[in-house]
Amino acid sequence: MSIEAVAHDAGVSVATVSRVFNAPDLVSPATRDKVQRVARRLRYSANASARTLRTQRSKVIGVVLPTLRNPVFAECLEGIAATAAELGYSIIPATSCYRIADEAAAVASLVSRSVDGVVLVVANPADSPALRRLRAAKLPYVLAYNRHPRHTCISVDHEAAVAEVVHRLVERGHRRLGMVSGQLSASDRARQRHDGFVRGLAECNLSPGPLIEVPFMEHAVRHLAGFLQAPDRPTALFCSNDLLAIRTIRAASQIGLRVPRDLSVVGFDGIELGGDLTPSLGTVVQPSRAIGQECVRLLAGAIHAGKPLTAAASHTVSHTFRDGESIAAPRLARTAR
Amino acid sequence: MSIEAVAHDAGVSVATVSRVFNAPDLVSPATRDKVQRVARRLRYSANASARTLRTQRSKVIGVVLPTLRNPVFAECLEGIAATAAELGYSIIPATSCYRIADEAAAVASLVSRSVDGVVLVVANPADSPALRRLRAAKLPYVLAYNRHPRHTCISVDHEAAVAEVVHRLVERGHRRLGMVSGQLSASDRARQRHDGFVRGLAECNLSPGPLIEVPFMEHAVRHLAGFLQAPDRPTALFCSNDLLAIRTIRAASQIGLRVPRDLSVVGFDGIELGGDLTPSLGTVVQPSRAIGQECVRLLAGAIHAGKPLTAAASHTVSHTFRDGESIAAPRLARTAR
DNA sequence: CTGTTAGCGCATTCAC
DNA sequence: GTGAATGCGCTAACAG
Repeated sequence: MSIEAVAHDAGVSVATVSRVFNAPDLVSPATRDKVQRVARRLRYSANASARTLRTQRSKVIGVVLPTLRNPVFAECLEGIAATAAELGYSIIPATSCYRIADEAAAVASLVSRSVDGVVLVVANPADSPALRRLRAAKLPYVLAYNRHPRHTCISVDHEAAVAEVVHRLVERGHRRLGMVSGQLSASDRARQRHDGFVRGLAECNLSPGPLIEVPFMEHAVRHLAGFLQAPDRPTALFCSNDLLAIRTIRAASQIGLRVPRDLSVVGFDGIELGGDLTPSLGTVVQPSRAIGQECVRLLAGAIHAGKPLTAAASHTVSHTFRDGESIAAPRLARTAR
Repeated sequence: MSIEAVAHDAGVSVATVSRVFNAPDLVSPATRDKVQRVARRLRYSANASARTLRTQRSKVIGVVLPTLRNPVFAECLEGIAATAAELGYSIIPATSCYRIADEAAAVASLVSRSVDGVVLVVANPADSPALRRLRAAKLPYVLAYNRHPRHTCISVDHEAAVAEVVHRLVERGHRRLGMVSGQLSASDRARQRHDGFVRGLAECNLSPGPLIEVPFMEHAVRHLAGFLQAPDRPTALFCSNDLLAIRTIRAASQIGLRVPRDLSVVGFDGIELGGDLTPSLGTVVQPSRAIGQECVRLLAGAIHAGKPLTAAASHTVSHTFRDGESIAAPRLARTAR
């Protein structure tokens, strides 16, 4: 159903019909009513492609995420989708599986779809083909979770958050802490969180705890089990994300360690599910939906203003700590003061 | 970068450039090469809106899901996205939060975006404004998870799957089973699963077990706790989905019941996380990614053929049962044979 | 306040 | 094998 059919039936020109939808004030109430009535009767709905072609604005926001299997990104996408819808935008998401090449391919596809802007999570903002393409296409974009001085980023302060967690654990009496992470090299977030871990321990005058890198999430349980058998194993583990924490709890349980009695486990992300688990998962909560929301708001603002987004627009959103039953004081306080 | 710039630089007409990308065989190898070279140099990428407007084909598939907070839908969306990408389609997802009106609104937005087809999950396929709009727009669509004789649906046989679960539990020695569900009225799936529960019990010559409806997932724990205090409480609970099962385990634990020692819990969906929990979650696995994949394949076929999709294209995909540590034999077999 | 018209970028028909 | 011309549906000048 095109604008022309409506114009014909309403006995007006196409321009008038267009105005009724884009600048109703410029049309007399009488004609406006008439056109609206006809439009409704004909079930007219504007053709977005034609509008996009004409205005060079698609009202679509592209989204590039590593995966939806990690609920933290699903939650973020929900925030993005909801806010976008509120502001009259549709979204086109694509997943990269943490692969640089896929990030770039996704951006290319989005550019050709004339998206007005992009929200993305990249593996490495410092050197990203995806971001270069975006720059080349002069498209505004906002990074979620990533942090980098030369790009517009919305994220928590990963390092500070983890350092804080370390302090909490130490206050609870823990002296031997370990960290579980995916490959550090795979993500700037992982590195920043590890930095926080190291810093936190240093601030507490504790020697640097071991880092257990689990490159393939699927084998996390096996990897960890070996590590946790050691006689001087940590009494608490900080895990770089909640999914890893959940697998860590399982690994511990499989070798007979009970959480939190024998081992405390803390995650990072604050996925909703964490609070429903038994034991509930202690974790650093990133406000994922709010992050998604803020990314879209920022982007929509830039699109509206027609101005490029700079790194100055970046900001840190505050994390919170959600205590959980997976955290307790160590049973044998051999290092008691 | 438009086709015209490429044509100019390559010293050919726009028609030739267009052919190079859409019907390369019609162009001589020499010109084809030349055009491709120029196009690459200029970083030309076709304007999807213009193409859509001209061809009346967008190569976009719309997706309407209740929510992404439930990992089952996130997994399905991953399957949809991956398969769509493989076949050269982008997707535009929208969430309905189980609200009929939002389903319809989402469809309207998708229609105006000229999607070529839609994959959706609706609350009630028997009477759905969203589906009516799709029909009116003559757009092919496929329902995921839903089952209805008059629509194209890809799903497991919910009823049979649950009946099967009941048999398994009974074989393990359980005699008092209960079912936990969201509002039955809110979803055809919930009803079909309940039907399976009732049928399974009947087939085992057991009296119908109680149905615990938990209208608001957030209050599941509180609701359930009360119920589980009863002296003749069930020894096993079938939960209509995995999220509910996880909350049920928590509720049980909060009133001192241990799973599976004091209570067995079974879920439905087979979300990936279930296998990582402690205890791991016994559940009926729906192949969510495959469901998404199949929906897209079917849709792409219909789009390509230009033929509408009929209910005859529906099919049942097979579920599997994933045993888990949340299931055990009842401790006190008071109803032993 | 309303109508006429050009053109967004592309695919496609019809000439050549 | 290639080019010129048309129109997909819409918005934005511009004219009235």
